[in-house]
Amino acid sequence: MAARPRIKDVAEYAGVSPKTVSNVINNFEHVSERTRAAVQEAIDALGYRVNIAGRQLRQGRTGMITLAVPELDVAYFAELAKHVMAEADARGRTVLIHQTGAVRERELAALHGFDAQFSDGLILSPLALRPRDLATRDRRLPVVLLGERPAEGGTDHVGIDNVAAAREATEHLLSRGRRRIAVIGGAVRGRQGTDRLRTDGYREAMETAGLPFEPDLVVPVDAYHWRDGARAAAALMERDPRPDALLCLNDHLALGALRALHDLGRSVPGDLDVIGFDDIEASRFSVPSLTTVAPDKQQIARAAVDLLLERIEAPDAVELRDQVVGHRVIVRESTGG
Amino acid sequence: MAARPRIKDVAEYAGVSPKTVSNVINNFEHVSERTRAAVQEAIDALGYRVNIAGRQLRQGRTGMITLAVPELDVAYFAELAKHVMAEADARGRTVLIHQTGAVRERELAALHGFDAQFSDGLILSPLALRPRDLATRDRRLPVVLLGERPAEGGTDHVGIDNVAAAREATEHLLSRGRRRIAVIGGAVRGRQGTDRLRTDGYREAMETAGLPFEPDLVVPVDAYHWRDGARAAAALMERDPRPDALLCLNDHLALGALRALHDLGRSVPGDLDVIGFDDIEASRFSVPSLTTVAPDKQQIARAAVDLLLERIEAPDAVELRDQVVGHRVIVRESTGG
DNA sequence: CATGGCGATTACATCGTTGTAAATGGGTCG
DNA sequence: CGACCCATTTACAACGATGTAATCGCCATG
Repeated sequence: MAARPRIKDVAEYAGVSPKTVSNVINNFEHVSERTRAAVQEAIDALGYRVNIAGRQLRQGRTGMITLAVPELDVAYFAELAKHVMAEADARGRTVLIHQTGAVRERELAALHGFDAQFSDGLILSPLALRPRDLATRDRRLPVVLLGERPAEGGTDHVGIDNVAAAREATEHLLSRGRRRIAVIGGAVRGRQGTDRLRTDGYREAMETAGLPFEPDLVVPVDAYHWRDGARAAAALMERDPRPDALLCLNDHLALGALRALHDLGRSVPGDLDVIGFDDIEASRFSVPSLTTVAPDKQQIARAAVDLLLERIEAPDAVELRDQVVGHRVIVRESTGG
Repeated sequence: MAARPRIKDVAEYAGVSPKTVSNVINNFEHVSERTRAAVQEAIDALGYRVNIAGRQLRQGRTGMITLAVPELDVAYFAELAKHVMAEADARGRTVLIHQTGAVRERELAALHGFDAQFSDGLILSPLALRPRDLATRDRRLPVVLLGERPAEGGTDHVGIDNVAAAREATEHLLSRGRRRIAVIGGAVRGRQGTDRLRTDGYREAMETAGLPFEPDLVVPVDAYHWRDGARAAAALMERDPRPDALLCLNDHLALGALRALHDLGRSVPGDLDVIGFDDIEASRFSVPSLTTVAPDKQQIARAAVDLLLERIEAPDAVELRDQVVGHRVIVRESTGG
């Protein structure tokens, strides 16, 4: 089995110097047509591909970017990953996907470039990072944060307006006459994570409507999976009086809740409304289909890739950006749609 | 911001040669305790991390492996990815995930190491590869195939017994008195892909039961998503006589079918049974919950990682392995469970 | 015909790491 | 006391690519 050809082999085959081959590969302008053709022919004949390790060693670039998400089996992240790959692809970059498991150490590892050494930059969707972690991050790795807004500035960010999104979702429930609205996956206090921001938006809507904000109706969860939603919904149905609507902070929680309500003989949207966040594909096909707050995933992906590539091109551009992407409430059967 | 420290900086700080630092990093045995401690201290003080590009250039290894799957938003692959990461992690390897989009060119690119240059090996779940593609693959990249069994040998493989799995699923439906069983996502002819093998298993079960194999009941789909299942199920309900069971070749198809049947006012399992493949988390929470053939994902992941690492250690071990992993039918509400 | 200019090409060094082979130095044994 | 052994450490080169700066060769100009 022949060894993988090197640039030197191509050079010998084409009768030029290695550097000339490099010039052809990198589209250097001062290369004669004849030479370019000869080198290209050699490349094709030998099946040459650049060795990215060698290139990175020399010029520090790989053309790859890393996307680090908490869990791929949360459909939102899987769908987002697909969009990010598409956008990156359109710009000639390759995406490596990494899972942090929502573990702070692993998010840190990504941030410090340990898991992203081959990457020119990182798109990170953090869940467990602390504000200080960001302040001490290694500035040499261009980073764009998704979702969770960084408490400390210093890092580009892309996300939806979580407060407004939750407010609108709550207003939708209120407009349907719901009054006792529980929040599954919410957080009343603590750092300004997604859960806290969405709970704040819910609270705003409630208070604007002249309704009391009852912290008891905000139920935290361990994780954002079906089972957690099912468990929380079942527990809420034990309450007296019972909630007449569930604002679930992602679709998995909402879908789990739907199942639990079905088991308890509660009709959705007859007895109560359920609404989720993310608009994953499953939500269009559940019974009942799920009303949800849909972030514009494609725009998130595009903005993230764009910001990152710009940051890679000009790492020292001081101007920091916080790009707010659109969202909308998609009304389906679970709220009578 | 100081530049990233190199091995040379650590060496100077510790007062030893670069090679000694390398020896410490790589746990070379003939290093005195004193020296080791001094070097370790320097590493900690400077925050040194090895540069993988440099290492790969020199020794050709990175400690990373690539997992390439068709689509991450197919939950089975997302769940599998999670298991593979866990197994690799336990063995001190890092996993890079890659999406091929089920496009042959991209599966080929992975196979030829273009997308996996930084990896010591590749776990590939192919969908679109042709037999010949495997025969001509670059032997220098260790590869383990998942799912689709390679028609041409020459590549290690891990998967379930698809024929047996489909047979058992069909037998389960037959045992419940179902007779007109349709296959959504199946293939009557063509290469021995997963769809074809499962259809063969279905056929075996039907014929063993003395029932006719009707090719018309095998419905191909464009992709294995909810919408395709919904569309196929709706079309099948137009048939006369109507099928009394749907064998869907993955859970997404089955869940989409459930929704379509609900829309048509058909009761599952009252009017007909539905069964899927993969046992994704959604299937435990759908209404009705979904009977499904559950492959042992963890064992698949473990076997794949083990085989790959062995192949990386000893690329020339001739013995090829085809590891068959267990599966079982999990009976839930959609077949009366 | 000498000179200058410029496009095309090349020699060389270097990115960070580690394999090879050689050097160092302390201790043992005859 | 000298020779040798072996654990430890080191010098050097090389992995593959490309930036820098120098060189080459051709043509226009005076």
